[in-house]
Amino acid sequence: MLDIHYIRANKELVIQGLQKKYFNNAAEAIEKLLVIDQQRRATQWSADNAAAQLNQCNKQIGQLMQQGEKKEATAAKAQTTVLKSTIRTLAQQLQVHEETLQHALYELPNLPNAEVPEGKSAADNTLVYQSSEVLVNDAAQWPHWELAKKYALVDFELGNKIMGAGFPVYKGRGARLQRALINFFLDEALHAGYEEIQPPIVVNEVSAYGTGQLPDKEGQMYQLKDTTFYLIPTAEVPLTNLYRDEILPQEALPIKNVAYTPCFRREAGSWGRHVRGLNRLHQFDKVELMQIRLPEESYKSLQEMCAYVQRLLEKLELPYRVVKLCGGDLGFAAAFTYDLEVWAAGQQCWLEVSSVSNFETYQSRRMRIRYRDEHHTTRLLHTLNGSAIALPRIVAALLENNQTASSISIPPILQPYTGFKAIE
RNA sequence: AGAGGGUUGGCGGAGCGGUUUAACGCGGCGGUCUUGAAAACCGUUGUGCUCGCGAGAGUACCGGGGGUUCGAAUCCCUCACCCUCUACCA
Repeated sequence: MLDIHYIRANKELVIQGLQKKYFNNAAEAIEKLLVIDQQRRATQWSADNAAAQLNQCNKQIGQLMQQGEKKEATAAKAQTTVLKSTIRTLAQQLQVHEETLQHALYELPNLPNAEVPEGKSAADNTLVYQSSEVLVNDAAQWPHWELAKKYALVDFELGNKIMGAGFPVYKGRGARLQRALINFFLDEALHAGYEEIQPPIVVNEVSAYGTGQLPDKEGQMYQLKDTTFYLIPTAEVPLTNLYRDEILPQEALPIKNVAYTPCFRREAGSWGRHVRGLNRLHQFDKVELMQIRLPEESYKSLQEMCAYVQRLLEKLELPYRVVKLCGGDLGFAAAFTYDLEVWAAGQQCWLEVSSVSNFETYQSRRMRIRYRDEHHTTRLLHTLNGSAIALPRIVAALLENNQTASSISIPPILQPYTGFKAIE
């Protein structure tokens, strides 16, 4: 959420930022917001004044009662009737204005950081790094869904039977490969200083608002019937909300948490070419990193997290590239994002396997995640997160890149985790 | 799931209709004393919003929401959560 005080003082900058993100009718939205804000403040001023008068009256009545001046007290009571009804009316108006303003603010995305490149879509993202040798593997002729079938690693039909499309069943060595990756990613994160967390994978509405999934992504989460609870689309939601309404001691910073969770996404309306096999699922596993850090240091964390995910991909010997998202491709709540993509030789395409973002104060303002500075003033912290890493596409890339005519080799670093060196 | 008891500031813990301007203690910060420190003593100490250049002023907040009352931390209703006992379960 953006700061209304900031918007008031930096109207043009805010509009420019929103336009960089290709937010529709930015200028109009901000003008409207400022009108609501003006109304809200005027109403609050009136309401506060009326309340101050009433408080004075009540104090007098109290004194009169104690002095036994019942007649005067009764007379004074009459005065309060008008004030009370005025206050009631104003308070109702104020509440409406506050809610309107709040909703308007919820609809505004975060502003992009100054370093974010201009651009409208993924095509305009900036390439930051690309592995030197993108595999030219003549044997890599099959996409992973064919390989998964051939070696009986993933059964998509069984998933259809018990749930529906997008809920694959991993079997045998496929299941073990998945579990191996989870353990590998968690162990690596532990060594990098992250605390392991097992959060709930269902969250309440407040939590979904906190990280920005609501109201923006309403309809993309699975909601439990007759409740306002949601299956998490990412561990980011419970992890970051662990610190909601906390004033964190500076010694505790930076907070570094890691969690493995299943993730659920309805992905409504996304049909077609790129959704085959493991490319896009309704349920998938992910290991997620989350950091909370001082504002002036948060971009160090972003670099650190991005470099960390790069090391993981290198350890898995996967060819990858890093792109800096342009304004138009940035997520709703993000101020800056690096995407990491691995090369899938069987499909001859790049698959996004990680997204590392700095939300600056966008989430922490919604959640009131703060610290005390040297002057004992409470200030908002910055929140960040990054996938490390989303499992299915890593599995896809491993299968496709490491295939031979008769087997799939497992990268050496994973072998202690899988217990087998190849799938034959 | 049933019965009962709870939820107060950074923490502990009073308050049960009107100097609550939330006692008291601990912790934190500042100061006095001291070569320095400790102890002691003195002062200070929450969050949001509004107004103000500022000093500051106003207002709201005692788990959430609603009600009674001139006035609610205090009384009533309701929801959430916690604890104890009983039942059940992995």
